Amino acid sequence: MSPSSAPLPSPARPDAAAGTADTALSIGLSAVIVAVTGDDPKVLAVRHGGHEQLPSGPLERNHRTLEQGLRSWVERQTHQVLGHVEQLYTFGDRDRRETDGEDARRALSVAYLALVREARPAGDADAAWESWYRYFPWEDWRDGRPAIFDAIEPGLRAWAAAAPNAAVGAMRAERLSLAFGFGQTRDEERVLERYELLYEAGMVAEGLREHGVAPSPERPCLPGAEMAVDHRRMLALAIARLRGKIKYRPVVFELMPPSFTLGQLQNAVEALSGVRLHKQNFRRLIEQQRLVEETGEATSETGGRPARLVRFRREVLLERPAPGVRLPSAGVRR
Amino acid sequence: MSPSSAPLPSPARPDAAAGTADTALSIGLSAVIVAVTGDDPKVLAVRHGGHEQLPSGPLERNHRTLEQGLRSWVERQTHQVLGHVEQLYTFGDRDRRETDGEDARRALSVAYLALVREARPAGDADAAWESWYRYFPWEDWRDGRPAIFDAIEPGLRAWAAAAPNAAVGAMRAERLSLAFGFGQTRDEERVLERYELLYEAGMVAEGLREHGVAPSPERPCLPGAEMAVDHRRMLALAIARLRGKIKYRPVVFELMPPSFTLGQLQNAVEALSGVRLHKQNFRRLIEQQRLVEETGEATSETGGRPARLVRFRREVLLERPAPGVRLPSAGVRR
DNA sequence: TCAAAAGTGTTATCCTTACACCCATGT
DNA sequence: ACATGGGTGTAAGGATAACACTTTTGA
Repeated sequence: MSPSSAPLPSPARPDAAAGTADTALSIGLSAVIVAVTGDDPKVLAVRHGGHEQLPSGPLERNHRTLEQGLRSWVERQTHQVLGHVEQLYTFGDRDRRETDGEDARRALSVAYLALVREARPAGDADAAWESWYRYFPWEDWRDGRPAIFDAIEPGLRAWAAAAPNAAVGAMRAERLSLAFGFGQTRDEERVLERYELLYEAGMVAEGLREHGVAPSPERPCLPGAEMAVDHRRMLALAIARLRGKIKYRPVVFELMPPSFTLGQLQNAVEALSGVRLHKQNFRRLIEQQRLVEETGEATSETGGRPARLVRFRREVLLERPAPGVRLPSAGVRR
Repeated sequence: MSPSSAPLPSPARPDAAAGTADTALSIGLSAVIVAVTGDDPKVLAVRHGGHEQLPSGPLERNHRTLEQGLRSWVERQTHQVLGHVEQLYTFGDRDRRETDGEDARRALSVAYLALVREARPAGDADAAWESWYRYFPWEDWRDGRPAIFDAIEPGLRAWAAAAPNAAVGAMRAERLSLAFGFGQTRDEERVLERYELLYEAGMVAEGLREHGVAPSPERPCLPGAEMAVDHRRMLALAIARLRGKIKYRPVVFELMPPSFTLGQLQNAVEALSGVRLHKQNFRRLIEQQRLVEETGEATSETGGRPARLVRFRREVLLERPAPGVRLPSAGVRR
C-alpha cells in the first residue's frame, strides 16, 4: 500500500508510482440513460428483485477507452443506440458497500450520462423506462409546489435545529436555504445538494440504510423510490448536470426526434427542468436565437391548431459560443 | 474478463458484477493545483528529469473517499492547504502508457482541480509554480492575438486539407472553426478542444509521441512545454472548467486573499480567462451584484491612487442562484 | 360552437456596452 | 507636472418579461 517516503512519482514510468495495483479493487461503469417521451423525462432502470438500479457493467480489458467500454456494453445489453455521452463523476467511497474491516473491497464506479432519441421497449425484460420524478418527486414543480414539501420542510428544519451545536446548526440552516431556497428563489439545478441534505437528515431510505436503520413509523421516509448503493445519488447528479447544460449547450436536441414542434420542444425542456415556462417568450427566444429552422411541414397530432415542424439548425454551433435554451424565467402558464 | 452472458448485475451484491477485480490495473489521483499571483495563473508542476508532470499519488486503502485521499497526500507532500477541490475527470485509456500486448497495464487516473489562496514556495524541491500559459501560450489573449497563431492557423488548415476524404475534411474544418473560431467569435472556454485538435494534428509533442515520432524540422512542434503522459490534457481540462465556472459560481474568491482591491480581482479574472475586460463595466458588475463589501481599509501598494480594500460577501450565496463573475465582454483596455 | 394549442404584436423595464471624465497618489 | 491606477456619471441599444389578442384545427 506504500505511503512511500519517496516524494513524488519517478520519472521513468510516471504512473508507476501514481497507482498501486490493488486486488481488493473493482471498477464498474454505470449509465444514467435519459430519454424524453411526451411530458416525461425517462431514465432506464433495472429491477432485479432487490432495489432498482442503474444499468452497470464491468470495465473490460479490451475496451480502449472508458466511454467506448460503456457504449459497447450498453448497446449490447439494452439495444439502445446512445447519442450524446458524457462522463459524470467517479464514485469511490471506500464503503460503497458492505465493508468488513480488512475485507473492505473498494468499488470504484465511473458514472456516465447518456442521451437517447427514442425510448425503445428496452431489450432486457428487467429493464424499464421510468420517469425520473419517481425517484425525485420533490423535483417536479411543473404543477406548482409539490405537496411533498409539507413533509420535507418541517423535517429538514427539525434536522437543522437538532444539530449538536450552534455552529453546525447555522451551517445546516445555510445549506438548506441554499439548496431549497425556502422563501426566496429556488434553483432548479441544485438537485444533488437537495438529495444530499435529505440523505443526511435520514429522510430518504438510503440515508437510513447507511446507519443500518430501517424506515419505521418513527423514522418515516419520503415517498420516492429507493435505489441500490449510491445510484440515486448518481441520478441526482445526472439531472443536475442536464438541467444546467441545457442552458448553454443545445443538448435538448439530442433528445428530440429529427423534426418536432415548438410546443414539443417546450414540453421537453419543461420536463427536464421541472418548471413551467412562459410560452410566448420561450418561442421568441428559440426563434431569435435561430436554434431551429422550418422543415416546411406541419403536424396536427398535437391537438388544437396544427403546428409547424422544425428541426435543429446545426450551424448555430459555429455561430455563437454558447447556444443553449436559456430558460425565460418561471412564468405561470395554464 | 467475462463479457458475461448474464444480462445485468445480480441483486444480491449490486456491484459485484459491476466490476471485476483486475490485477493489471492501477489507480492514481492527479491534481491540478491552481493559484494566482499578480498577473499570472499558476499551476504546481513537478520536474523529475523527464517531462514535467502534475503532482500525482496513489489511492490508498485507508482513504475513505477519493477527495479525502487526494487532500491528504497533497497536503503532506506539498504543504499546501487546499481550498476548493473538485473532481475533474477520470482518464482511463487502455494505452495511457507503454502497452505491450498482453501486458497492457491499465492506469486509471482520477484528476482533480484544487484552488489555493497563496502560492507557497512549494514543499518539494522538485515542485515549482509555473504560469499555465507556459504550457498553453496560445491561450493568453490579454495582449491581443498571440503571435504563435501565425504557426497554428496554417498548420491546422493544412491538417484539415490533408484529410483522407472530403467528409473527414469537412468535419475537421468544422471542429477548427468551433474551437478556434478563426475569423468569428472565439470562446475562451474551449481549451480542451483546442488542445485536442493540436494533438491530433501532431502540433504538440504529445501528439507525435503517441505515434513514436520525435519532433523534427519537418514535423515541428509549437512552443509550449510538454508534459508527461496525458497531464497536459488534464491541465487543459482544468483551465476550461475554471474559465467556465468563474462565470456562474464565485470561485475566483477562493484564489484571492481575504481582502483585495477591485483591480486585483480584475487582474485575477483576466489572468484566468486570458482576456482583457472593460474596467468600468467590470467594477459595476461586481458592485451591483453585491459580490463584495467594503473592509473600510485602503492600500496604496497597487501604485497610483490608493484603492479601497474589499472582501467577498459570503451572503450572496444565499441570495442569488448563480452568483458568478460574468465577463462583461472583451473590451480593449490600457 | 367551444376547447385547445399555435402563433402575432406591443410595451415597459432592466441590463449591458460604450464613452467621457474626475480623483488621489508616487516620482 | 505627469503617469498610473482608482473611481463616477450617463446615454444608447438590446434582451427580457409581461400583456392582450388572433388563428386554426378536432370534438
